[in-house]
Amino acid sequence: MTAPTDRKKRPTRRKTGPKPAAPERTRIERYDPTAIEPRWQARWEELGQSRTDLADASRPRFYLLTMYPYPSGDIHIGHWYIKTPTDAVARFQRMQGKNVFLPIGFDAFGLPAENAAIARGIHPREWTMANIQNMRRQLRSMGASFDWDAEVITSDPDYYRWNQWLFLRFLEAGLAYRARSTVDWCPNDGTLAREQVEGADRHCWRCGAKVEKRDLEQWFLRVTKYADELLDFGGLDWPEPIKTMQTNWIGRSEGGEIVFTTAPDVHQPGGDELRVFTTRPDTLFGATFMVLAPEHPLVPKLTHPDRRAEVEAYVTAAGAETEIERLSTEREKTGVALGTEAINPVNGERIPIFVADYVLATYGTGAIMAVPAHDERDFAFATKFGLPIRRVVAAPGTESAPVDSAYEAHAADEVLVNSGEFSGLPANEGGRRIVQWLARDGRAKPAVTYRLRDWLISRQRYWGTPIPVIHCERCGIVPVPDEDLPVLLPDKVDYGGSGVNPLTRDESFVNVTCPRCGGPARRETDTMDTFIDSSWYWYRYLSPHYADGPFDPDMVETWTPVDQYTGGAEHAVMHLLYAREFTKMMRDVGVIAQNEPFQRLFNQGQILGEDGERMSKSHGNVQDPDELVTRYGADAIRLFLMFMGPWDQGGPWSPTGIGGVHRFLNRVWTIALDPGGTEPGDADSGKLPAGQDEAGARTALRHAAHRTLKVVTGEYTAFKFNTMVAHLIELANTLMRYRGTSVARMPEWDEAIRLLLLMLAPAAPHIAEELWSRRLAAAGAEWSSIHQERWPQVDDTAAAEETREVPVQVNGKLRDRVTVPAGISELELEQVVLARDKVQAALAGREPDRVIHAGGGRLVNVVAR
RNA sequence: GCCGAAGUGGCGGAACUGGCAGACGCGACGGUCUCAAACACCGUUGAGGGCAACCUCGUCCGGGUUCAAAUCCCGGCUUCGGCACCA
Repeated sequence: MTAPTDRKKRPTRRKTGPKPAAPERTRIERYDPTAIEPRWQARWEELGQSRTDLADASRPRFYLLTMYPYPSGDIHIGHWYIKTPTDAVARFQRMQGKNVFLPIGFDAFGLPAENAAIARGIHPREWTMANIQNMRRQLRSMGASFDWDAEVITSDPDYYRWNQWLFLRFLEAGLAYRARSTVDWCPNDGTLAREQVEGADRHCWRCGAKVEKRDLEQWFLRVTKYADELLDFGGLDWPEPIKTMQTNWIGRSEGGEIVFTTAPDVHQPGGDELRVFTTRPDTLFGATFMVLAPEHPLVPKLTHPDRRAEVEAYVTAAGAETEIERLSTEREKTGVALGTEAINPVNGERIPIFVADYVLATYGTGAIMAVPAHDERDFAFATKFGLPIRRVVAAPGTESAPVDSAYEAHAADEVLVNSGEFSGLPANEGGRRIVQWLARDGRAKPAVTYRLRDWLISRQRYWGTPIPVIHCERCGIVPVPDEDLPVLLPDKVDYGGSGVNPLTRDESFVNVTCPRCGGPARRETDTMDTFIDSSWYWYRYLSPHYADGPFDPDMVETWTPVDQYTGGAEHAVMHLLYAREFTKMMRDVGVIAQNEPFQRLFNQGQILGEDGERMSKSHGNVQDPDELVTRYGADAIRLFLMFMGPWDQGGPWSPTGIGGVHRFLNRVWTIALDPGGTEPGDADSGKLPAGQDEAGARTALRHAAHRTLKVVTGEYTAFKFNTMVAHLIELANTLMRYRGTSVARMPEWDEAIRLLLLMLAPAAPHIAEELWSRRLAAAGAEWSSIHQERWPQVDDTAAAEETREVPVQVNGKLRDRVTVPAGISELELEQVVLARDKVQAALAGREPDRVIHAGGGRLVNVVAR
């Protein structure tokens, strides 16, 4: 770690307090953030400046929420990147007169704590709480205005008991249920929700291990009930990409459900219904075989005795496969025939039935009609197994062309062919008519299918919320009565190694008496997915110690939905979707009255390591902010993170530019404390710019300050922090040019400094406070915090231009610039322009055809051909 | 393969609704201050040509629309993110 530069060599530094009016050319005290920042942080805390009075209704409320961190141990620069602009928004909105609530907490349950516990032989709680301690300190070093009184830690029984309480309400309402099904299983994490399995290679979102399939009885939340409602983002101010991702994830498909029946043969009477879902009922006449998923319940029944051995072997193999082996579309199709046939309801044709793993048990009905002429996958399968391929949709003139690949396109002029009485109809209409016709005797119905699945919330591990149910041999599943909540995690944990849920080994936890019959019973040992915790934490912030329910309903009523949420886009189809689902479930059990949790969402980009890779300890590319704080101070880091680029973009971390904003803060320090000083290194320092008199300089200064105020105000509102910082730098550079001149003693100078500090306050709160305090002291005024000030008003007259420079083009090429009074008429401007030598030279004797005044006089283009 | 976002100097990036391309910063180069170094400050910095005034070219590539295109349209390339046989 590098020490701050040469601090010891400057013996005349004062510690605190304003300087008396310094004579010119006296060396002023250096800007030393390490001396200033902790002092103000302590002072703000003492004054409770960021504590929100939630009952205060005198000002407009503003609930600003940022995704709470996982207590991994260290805050890294990525956390700063999320939280710095969020804090700036909070401070800005407070200055706008809003009652801002900016809470913080910790997403404290989860696997890393257990891994650490196993590795170090300590309790997960110990590890978690020690990390939280350190992270609190680090978060405080940012100078962020979090309301720590509202802190929520999800592993606290005071929090998770309400997970349990909400679960019981969902259970009562039929929104939580237990079912046996094939689930995704991670060797480290146990079961996973669908959203938590990532990539083509099917790996666990958290640990990266390859996910397997298991057939288990698990707890689910019935979120598919909300599929259609979740597609409606009406009234929400969310980024389009997130809405698109959620929409795709929900995956609504319209089509028809068609009933095929099995054909009788010598071994069985037939007549079993085989339902399929299709988005292409228009291709029904082209179905030349059927495929069932290996897990389809009718597979055993429909297997011909001669085929039994082969089919069973195939089904077993498919079940044992990890999903990795079912890699992508590249993989060659496999499958086996059942040896029985089905009857196509539209034409009575007998078609063979196969079982193949390219059909998913979990989507639609787990069975398909295969139309090789019009589906790529069916085509591949048919080609491999030598099955017939029959074209039933064609553009005019292509009816008899050979089918050498699946034709899936949907052009307007396509008609049905080879489709009996429906031949000749446009494809779309034909499909509708076929469904209508079959529907008359119940052999089809219009249907909608979703990709979204119910949320699997069971986890086989210790460090999570125990699911509050009891399994009784006599009574079945019995909910834990409300008055017995919380079901506490036992203090002692016996890890028998990783992959074992310690709760299953804890006899005193497992063995209970049934609350209903009093007989012996077993407690549920699964715990909840930690995404449950993060699905309602922002409600808890509003009344973190409330004991009569998950939250104080009055507070929720007045403060939510959240006005602004900030966090990463990596949660697009996880946390951000769960939170919406959970909100709708809470609404349906009557604990809240709203439909959506977050009114406005902003996704900041991700900070990568210097190598462009994701920052992680294992990559060794993590930037430690503590070191940077010591070196440059929190304000410089905050500004630099905002200045790097657009907030939604992120990018690789590189510290090379940080010196630039540090220099900027030094200049602010200099112009605020030593306006009369001059730069020995600059011969022109202390002189007015050439061609400018004092009156002109005063106007220019005032203009610069108010112009900046106008622009910066808009930039804070629009989250354009990078240009906001650029404009503050520009203003400071302008002021620097007037330092040491007579103008630096004028009221315009004073006003400009005042505005600069106020504009800087949300972004760099410490230096703004320090300089503000010194100015107050120098003026003999009583101290008050800059963060309690109101945002200044723009003087539009001062901000307006007196003259403006107009670029002049001839035939679209820039040839000249003219400076004209701001209010000049187009006619006058045209005369000025045409009189210019350069314009005449460019015209070379031609008469202008026309003169275009663009964008309200922003530019003039003289056209001559 | 499908969906989404984006390609601008040596680098991060700026540019309102089609109107001066490169704000602001970094880096580099030159200078001032200093015994010296560091710090700080000032200046130059898209490419090419010219002594200069200036000229030409230039926003991923190729076309197009327009008085005017980084911005709009058509076609293509590349990078990043999401999805993964969803019938």
